Amino acid sequence: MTSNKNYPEKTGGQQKVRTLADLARIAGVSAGTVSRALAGKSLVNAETRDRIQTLAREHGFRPNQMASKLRSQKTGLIGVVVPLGHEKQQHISDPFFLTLLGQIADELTESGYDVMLRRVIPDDTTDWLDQLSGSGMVDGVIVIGQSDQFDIIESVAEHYHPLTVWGHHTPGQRHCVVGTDNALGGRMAAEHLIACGARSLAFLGTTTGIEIATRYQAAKAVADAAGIPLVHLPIDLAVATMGPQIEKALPECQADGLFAASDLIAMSALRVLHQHGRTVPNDVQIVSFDDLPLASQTMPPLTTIRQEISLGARMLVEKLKARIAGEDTDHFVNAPQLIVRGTTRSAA
Amino acid sequence: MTSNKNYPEKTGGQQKVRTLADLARIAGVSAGTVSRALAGKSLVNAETRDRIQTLAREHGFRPNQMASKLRSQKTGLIGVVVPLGHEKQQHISDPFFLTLLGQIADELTESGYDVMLRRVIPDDTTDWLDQLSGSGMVDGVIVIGQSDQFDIIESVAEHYHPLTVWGHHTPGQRHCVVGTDNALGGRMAAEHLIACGARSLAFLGTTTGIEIATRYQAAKAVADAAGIPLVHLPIDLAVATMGPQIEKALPECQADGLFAASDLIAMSALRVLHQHGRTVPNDVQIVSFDDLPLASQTMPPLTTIRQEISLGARMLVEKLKARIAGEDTDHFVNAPQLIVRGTTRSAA
DNA sequence: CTGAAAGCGCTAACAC
DNA sequence: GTGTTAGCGCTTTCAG
Repeated sequence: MTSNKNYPEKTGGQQKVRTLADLARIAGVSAGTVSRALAGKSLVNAETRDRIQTLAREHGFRPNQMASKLRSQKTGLIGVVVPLGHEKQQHISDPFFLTLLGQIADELTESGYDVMLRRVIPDDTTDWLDQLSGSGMVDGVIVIGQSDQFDIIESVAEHYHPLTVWGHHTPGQRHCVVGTDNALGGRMAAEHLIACGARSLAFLGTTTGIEIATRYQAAKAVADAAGIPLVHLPIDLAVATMGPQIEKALPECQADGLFAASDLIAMSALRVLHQHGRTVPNDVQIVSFDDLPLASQTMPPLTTIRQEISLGARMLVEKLKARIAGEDTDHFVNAPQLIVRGTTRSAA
Repeated sequence: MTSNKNYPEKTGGQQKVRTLADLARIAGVSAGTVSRALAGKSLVNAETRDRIQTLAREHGFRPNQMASKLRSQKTGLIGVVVPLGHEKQQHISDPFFLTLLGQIADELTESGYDVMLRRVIPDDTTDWLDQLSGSGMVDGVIVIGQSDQFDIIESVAEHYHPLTVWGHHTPGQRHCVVGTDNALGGRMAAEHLIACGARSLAFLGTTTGIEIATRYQAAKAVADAAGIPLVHLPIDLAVATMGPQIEKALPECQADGLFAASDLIAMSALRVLHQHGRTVPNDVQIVSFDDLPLASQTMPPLTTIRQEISLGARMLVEKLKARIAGEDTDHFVNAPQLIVRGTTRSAA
């Protein structure tokens, strides 16, 4: 791109051109014209435009975006924030969120936005969301996961409009949420397990997050109605720590139907069961949640409740753009889908 | 945070406070003083400072970061860019990169930086890196993966200093790279397989990326030296597409020692082998690469070459900060570690 | 300790 | 078409 000797400098050896004004000077025009020329706006002579663009390229000049954005009052940036309220290990590690984040980034890029990513540990602060939305740095905000910050999000949404949130929908809430119908998913999981002959259930996963709590409660209701016991095993959601917990909890558990809060938990359970000589799906059946790409690659492949991650990302971005444009948007609660693979026997 | 009736507005019902000047007016001081007060600088009367801070809180006022950053010439932002040069499906999906990204975000947050995340498809453009580094939006840039953009990164590094890159180290290169010693890793994998009794090897993974190519070549050299055949099965790295490819390629392959380019490939191979009635590690042994958290949760758990992701993230950030401070930094090539688990038999 | 003034680098009326 | 003029909202000398 640049050879060693041939730096993008005026042959005469002037100092680097850093501003519009610099370029304007050596082009013999005004700063305004350079601005217009570089922006490719029509209101400029084609010839001068080309000349200026060439000059800019030669000198490796690029307009300062900070100044541009300040002046034009459009940042072209979307804040994406992951609140780590109830996470035991406070890091962005959940593969589901990470995948969602990747897709959101893709969607935003497609729409010409840049992503300002922020991790936040809300423990000590109550204004993490205001801080971002009110910073003047972003045109809008996407929150990945409500964590235990529902009320704060709610209160910010009251006066800050360009905001969408991945998470759980509570009737009557104000903030625009997109997510999965976790109650339906929980119901489907329990029903499928029971239909496949399970007679004693266990739910694997901590229920501190509202989404997972909802899955559990729905499953519990189904089990109760069917007169089937369901025990709750509060397994940590982080891959790093779930292993030992499952090794401890599972052997003592007599359930023949497992509902895992995530594919990863199911995967780990698969391993522990095998080590204890219990076969899946013959001795124990499992239904999990998410349907991450790896769900189909386990042994046996996971029967799981699929959340449409890419659809979620698309909706999050689509609705955010609408809100930035001043429109109002409705929630989007997607019905999950039961994907039957190898960890359950066929239903009668 | 805010009750319904008690909006952060002057009781009298003045319009919203948007600027320093606004706040200054109602505080009866000058904008400069407000700026100093809010910044917590010492050169301001404690009493007025408190008064102004209280006022700011009451009115929900926050200084515009765009303006602040422009004026102070420090953005507090680090650009993190993922070039998707040779990826088949051009999305940020690789769990290794995603995990690395998460850790980098954590590290940067810890250091008080915000992350500007950018995905880039370099196919059509040659100035993607200049565009970011020269935008005036970031204080520094981290590139996650060189993809096939080695030369471009190299040329930018020549004149842009605050830049660190995750990837492969080529002797004599200019850009500051941190990564794993892939040659060593490849060697360790092949040697371990052979030491455990494998007599015919296969490498699973496409070698378009330089990191994986290096792993392959190192393994190949070891195999050649030992007089053991090694075939190359160019399996796609994306979870979504690798499954079918492995199902197709593996049954035709007679190797009793598999070197998988990633844990995910190994996991998928595990499944396919099982479906064909071949047991691991008795019939076939596997060594993979990465040691993602899930590597210990498969059945059997993976013997794998561990890359220290969090160390990598830390170095990437640490060196970047040094470079922002004007220092020069050396490369950091970390020796990977062989983690022996259940997919290989014990070495004689 | 505080106010006034001068920009950071760019864009967008408004003239010519 | 292009130059001129005013700022975007903030920080930071420089006086006092």
